[in-house]
Amino acid sequence: MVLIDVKDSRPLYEQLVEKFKMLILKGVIAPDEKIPSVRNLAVDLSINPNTIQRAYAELERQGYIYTVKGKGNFAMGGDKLLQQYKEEILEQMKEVYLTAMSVGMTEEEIIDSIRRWKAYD
Amino acid sequence: MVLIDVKDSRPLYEQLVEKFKMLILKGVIAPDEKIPSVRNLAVDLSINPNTIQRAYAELERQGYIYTVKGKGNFAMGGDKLLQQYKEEILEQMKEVYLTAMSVGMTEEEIIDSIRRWKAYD
Amino acid sequence: MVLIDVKDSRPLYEQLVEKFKMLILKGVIAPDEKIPSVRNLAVDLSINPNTIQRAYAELERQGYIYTVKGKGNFAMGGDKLLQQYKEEILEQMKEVYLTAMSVGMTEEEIIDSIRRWKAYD
Amino acid sequence: MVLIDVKDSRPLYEQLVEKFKMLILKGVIAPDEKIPSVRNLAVDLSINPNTIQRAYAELERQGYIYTVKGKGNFAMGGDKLLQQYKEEILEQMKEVYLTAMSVGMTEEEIIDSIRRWKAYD
DNA sequence: GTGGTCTAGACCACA
DNA sequence: GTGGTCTAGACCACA
Repeated sequence: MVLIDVKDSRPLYEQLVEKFKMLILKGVIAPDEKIPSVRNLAVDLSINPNTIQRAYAELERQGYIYTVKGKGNFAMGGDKLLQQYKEEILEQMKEVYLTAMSVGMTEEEIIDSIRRWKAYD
Repeated sequence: MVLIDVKDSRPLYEQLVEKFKMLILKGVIAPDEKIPSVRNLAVDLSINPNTIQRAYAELERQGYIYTVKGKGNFAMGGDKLLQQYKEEILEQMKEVYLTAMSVGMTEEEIIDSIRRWKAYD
Repeated sequence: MVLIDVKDSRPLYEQLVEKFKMLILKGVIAPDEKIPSVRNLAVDLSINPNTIQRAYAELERQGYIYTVKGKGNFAMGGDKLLQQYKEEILEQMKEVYLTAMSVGMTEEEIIDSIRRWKAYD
Repeated sequence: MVLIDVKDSRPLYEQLVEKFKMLILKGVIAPDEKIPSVRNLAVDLSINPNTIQRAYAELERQGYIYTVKGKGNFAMGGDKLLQQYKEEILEQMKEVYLTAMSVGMTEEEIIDSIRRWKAYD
């Protein structure tokens, strides 16, 4: 379910956070569904349990999972989470947009590019 | 001319690279204009010369400045540099865009946001 | 595995880059094999860790190794790397060739020399 | 007659040496022809006289010019000089060739490339 | 004066 | 333990 790319330059725990965020936002992991235990995932991915632990702590901090003592970790869900993420994304996009403006790109130049990317490439 | 933000979590040398790229792209530093010497800037910013050196080496690698041995560093210029940067920016934007798509945002939703940012910032 | 030549006038870090490139291209260091840690190699070669670090950073930039944070550096591999290097070599050769042409040497003169070098070295 | 490229990363004196070598080898400067005085060339190129002096000293050391006290500097000439240079070139080519061999390129692969470069591109 | 390389050593994030 | 960043300071080539 979760694959780690060792050649990715980002730290392992960060990749894990990213992966789980996506799985939860896309509904692959349903609200209140249990996610793998720290120990299990550590074995599965041949990764140090501390790294998993750190990723889960970060996911909890960002509101993507919650912990039930003695039971495990569970996915949050709902529109609020998705809405919050969309705002994050737009914030990121705005930052890039403002940089683009500052070096003289026009709004249309940017929108044209977006139109050209269309669905997926 | 160049200020360093201690609150910025990015490495000092990276901030320097970014700052100089912008100054050159916006024409604040004209083509073939000399940029501060490694030592001078180090004193001005109270930063170690090695850190400045690293930033300048990166700027040279990326084609923003050129070094004349024994004389100093000078800004590159021209449309090619700006064009190259615009492509970088669009690449960054595309990445955010694809993430946005993957969580179910629509093209129009994004374009509408962009239109709303307009000149306000 | 890696030896430094004090008589070589090129910077230490450059020699290191060259040595590792060769070891990786020839397969002496296998794909995904760990290369010595910055600190270890520094001690082994009696060279400052910063110098090793610089060489490794350059090797990563050129695509010869990848870094796993907290784990170490590992060799890349594959035909693409070799192909890229062959193009580099041919580019170098072309430069010498063009100089040769410009002083009046003929293509055949050069090819004859190459034929004569054959396997003898 | 001699143009300096400030964006060339090589030291100025080295570029000067290279330029004069070529002019002499190609016969643009005839044997025993006087080359510009240190002072004149320094003014013409807006370069420090010390830099010119250093280039001329190197040219003399390599046998490309000779100095007559009180008269100036004069070009050497003759086939011996050209022959010596061709050997230098072949030596350079051999070095690249051996590197190519060591990473598994074949003689034919290299000769094919050379054939393809033909005259000039 | 100007950049380039290198040593010595510290401190931090990550695993 | 492993890499990444940074300071302090030396020495060299080049102009």
